[in-house]
Amino acid sequence: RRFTPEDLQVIEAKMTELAAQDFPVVRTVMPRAEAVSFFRNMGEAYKAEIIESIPSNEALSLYKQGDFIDLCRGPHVPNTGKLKAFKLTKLAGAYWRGDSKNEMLQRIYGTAWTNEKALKDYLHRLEEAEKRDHRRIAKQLDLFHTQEEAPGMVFWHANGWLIYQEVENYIRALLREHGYQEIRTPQMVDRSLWEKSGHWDKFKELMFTTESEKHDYAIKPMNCPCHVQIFNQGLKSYRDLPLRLAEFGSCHRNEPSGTLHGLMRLRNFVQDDAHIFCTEEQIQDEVSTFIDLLFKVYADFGFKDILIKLSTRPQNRVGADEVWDKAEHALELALNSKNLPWELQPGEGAFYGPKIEFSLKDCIGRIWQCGTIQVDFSMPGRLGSYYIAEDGSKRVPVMLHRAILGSLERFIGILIEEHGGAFPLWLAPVQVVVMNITDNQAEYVRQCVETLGKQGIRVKSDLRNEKISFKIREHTLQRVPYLLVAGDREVEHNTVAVRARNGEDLGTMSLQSFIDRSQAEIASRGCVALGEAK
RNA sequence: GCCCAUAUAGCUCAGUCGGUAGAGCACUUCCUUGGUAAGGAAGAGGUCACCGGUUCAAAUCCGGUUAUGGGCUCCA
Repeated sequence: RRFTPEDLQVIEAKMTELAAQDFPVVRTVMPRAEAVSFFRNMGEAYKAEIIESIPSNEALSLYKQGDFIDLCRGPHVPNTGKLKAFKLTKLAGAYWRGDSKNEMLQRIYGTAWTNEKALKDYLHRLEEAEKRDHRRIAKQLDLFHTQEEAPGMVFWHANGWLIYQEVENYIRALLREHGYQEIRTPQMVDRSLWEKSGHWDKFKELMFTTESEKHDYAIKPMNCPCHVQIFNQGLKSYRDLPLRLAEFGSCHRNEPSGTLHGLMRLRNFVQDDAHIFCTEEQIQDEVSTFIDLLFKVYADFGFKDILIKLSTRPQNRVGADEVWDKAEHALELALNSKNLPWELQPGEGAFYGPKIEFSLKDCIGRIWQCGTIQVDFSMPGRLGSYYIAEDGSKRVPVMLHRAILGSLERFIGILIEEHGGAFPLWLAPVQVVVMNITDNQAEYVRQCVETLGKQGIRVKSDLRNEKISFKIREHTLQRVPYLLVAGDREVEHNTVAVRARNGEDLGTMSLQSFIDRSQAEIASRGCVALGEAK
């Protein structure tokens, strides 16, 4: 049957009643055949199906409470009275046995704690965590919006775009330092290229297409085939390898409507994508260097909790097994040599090769894949890439697909939640607001703003005829890292009074001292603004 | 795409039994020039997501669409 939210309340009331009665829950064992017919007679076809799928050497365990009997592996609370503090939280659909081809059942989610206070604390923590939701903060801080006319695509506002550009420029500079060449490729290419790469066959349903003068085009869902085209221009030598081509590549994927999720899952997103063309011998080094680079970046953004997963060959794949063996081994070796903890995901690799995924958590603990490095022994061959080896023979290069942030949008979404909108100084859209106490200091404030702006600091003035406490409240709520106040005293001594975002009074100082310490903080990419260190 | 829910002012939300729309904040104007998280007054602001149906009458009831939220599946 279908449950409604009203049913949840009824169920919860019944559970509360049972909990109060301290009803015993008893484990019983039943022979398989008997259990199957028992559940079938109850009309519980799914339960019967589960029993039939349990290996026959396993004991079949049931739990009984009054005249209610159910299949349960256990262990189980000995009596209903143990459930002192619980709450049913939500109702959601779930496919039978996790397969979308099957019927959808309803799943009731709940949470149980040892006492009321623990439950209340948990719900409170959840509420607090939800205040960090990037969609909520985006509204408060005027970062971006989405609207019905462009589902899964982002309208970046000035504040949000400043953060975006800081992130992009940071990565751009870093890649340059690490031997990458930045390139730019078309937004759409002829369908035939996607057919050659194998993507059309596997993903045509999820690609946006268009047509012009008898040509079918697909808007690029990824950058790799385009990068291969650049590699293919001109004859390459083994001396050119490893060749690292990077692009902030805007991709469109027609994701199913139900999968869209704020900045985390979009139809249009930008990857900090790069492809490394190299020899088999160079894989190990490249993967190893990449992992180091990724950890540096994540640390600079303030992330410590990074989940690593190694995904190996899926059922549907291209390439010989020996090649997969080699690639999987290379990735595993790179991780183990750094003593990083990782989890194996058998069968979860891409169709062209195994991969390592680096994931981060959002404000309520949901896990999102961000960085990745994938070995590809297939695409360069399919798209006709080769280089001249030392012995003069033609060889097909290995291609490594890699992204540090993954999608810039997703990464920024998690960044917003990680910092709760209180960005470190180098990322804050507005870094400093200078404000006057009375009209007397307006000109002085203008001069300060001009000086700060010339030093490359993102600064605004607040000359409104409002009380200083009102202005401070507003800009604090906007998470501006530093507020500078100028009253008659400051004008007289040619100083500013500096207040940090957390309310700490950093005292009065000359504007130049403030500029010096701010620039030092920006350069260090400190993740905790001055005055916020515990 | 599938399941459940939601959609009212720029934002956060009320809106009873179906009888033509309400608050706080923000905004505009005026007063206030006040030293570190909300000074006061007035004003303006809505095709109640969209399309259709029932009804004398729909924000409200019914159907559909779209988007969003929470899950499931998917994720090159």
